[in-house]
Amino acid sequence: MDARTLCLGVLARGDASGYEIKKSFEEGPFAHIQAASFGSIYPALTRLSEDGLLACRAEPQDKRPDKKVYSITPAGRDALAARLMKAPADDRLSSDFLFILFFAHILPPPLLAEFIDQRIAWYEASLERMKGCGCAARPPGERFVHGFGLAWYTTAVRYLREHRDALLADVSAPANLVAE
Amino acid sequence: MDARTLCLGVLARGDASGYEIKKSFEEGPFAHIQAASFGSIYPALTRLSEDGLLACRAEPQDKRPDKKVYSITPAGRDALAARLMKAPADDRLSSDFLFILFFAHILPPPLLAEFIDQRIAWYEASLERMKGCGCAARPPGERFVHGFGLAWYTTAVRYLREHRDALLADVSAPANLVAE
DNA sequence: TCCAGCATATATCAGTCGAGAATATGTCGA
DNA sequence: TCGACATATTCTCGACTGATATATGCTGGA
Repeated sequence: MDARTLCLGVLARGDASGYEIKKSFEEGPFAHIQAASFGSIYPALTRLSEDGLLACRAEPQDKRPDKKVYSITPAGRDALAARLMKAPADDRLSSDFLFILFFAHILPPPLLAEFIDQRIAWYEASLERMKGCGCAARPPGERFVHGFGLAWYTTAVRYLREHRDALLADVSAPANLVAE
Repeated sequence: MDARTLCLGVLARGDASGYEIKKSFEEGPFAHIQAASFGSIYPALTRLSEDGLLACRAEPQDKRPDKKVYSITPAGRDALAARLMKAPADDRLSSDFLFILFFAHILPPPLLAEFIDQRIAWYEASLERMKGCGCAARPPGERFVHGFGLAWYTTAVRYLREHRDALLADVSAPANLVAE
């Protein structure tokens, strides 16, 4: 999904600055499904404003640079709706962690254990953060996506916990027998 | 994960051409965890060969351009192992589908139903493809990653099936009540 | 039978993206 | 007081994606 559509989507939920949009991809409701960096958000906001899809107002702040707050315009809502009706691309998990585990047999077992334990902790922390998001009072689509994320993280934690010890035992076994 | 490491990883499992490497990210054992396009694979192979991490031989073929088959060198294996020992970045799901569903209330319900049904079919097809991969005789790391993929796809299908009707009912409900 | 479309196979390129650093400034705890 | 962290925005540079170009063989449907 391109950065412009992503920004329109965030702003459809309420006004925000570039900084706040970035946060909504790091900790907010989109954290588990999409990502965007400053390098794509700021140019996108500039471009969307030029195209009349966003309005921008500068909010003066005490002893800080002005906060540029963006709002979606009616034309912006139309553009978002049009873009959302296009068939979505395939879902894709990008996991350096699993790529590394693929080659578990060439890694030192203690490092392997460390990587797995860190990842379990990371998935559990993500789960806790999501559980406290208070999205029960949000539209049905948001609740659906939130539930999907919960299901995904829960499955990941359970799988890692249940298979951790067996993997460590297998890679340490003499000769790493390939056929069983 | 950068394209060079990805190529080294694929070639650590056996010799392959650029085309075959691409396929292993589309249908092969890495399909559910990483992606790479021709535009990143070919430059990566050239660069890795220059650095002595790969060897390349041209296999003549009947009435086709020569097939350039790459093999990993001992230096390549060392470089791969070194790269795999670095702490992995966070796992990230990239899903245009879920981003669209987030805004379910502004989409026409029939389109919404179509998107969900297509995604269920896609996850089920991926699941079938993965089940027939014959990875039982592969190293423990590969089996672990394969099992993770299976668990993920299974959870996704179950979640979509179980919540599909409720979402469609909610978005069609009068006034899309926000508080319940 | 013929032809479109797909699979094999390699490669390039324009445009886009993203990680990280640079730049400011205020706050909060040690 | 001093460093670490949070807010807020911008820019650069290397990397990546998607599209396109170039060849050729095979296969299935009209």
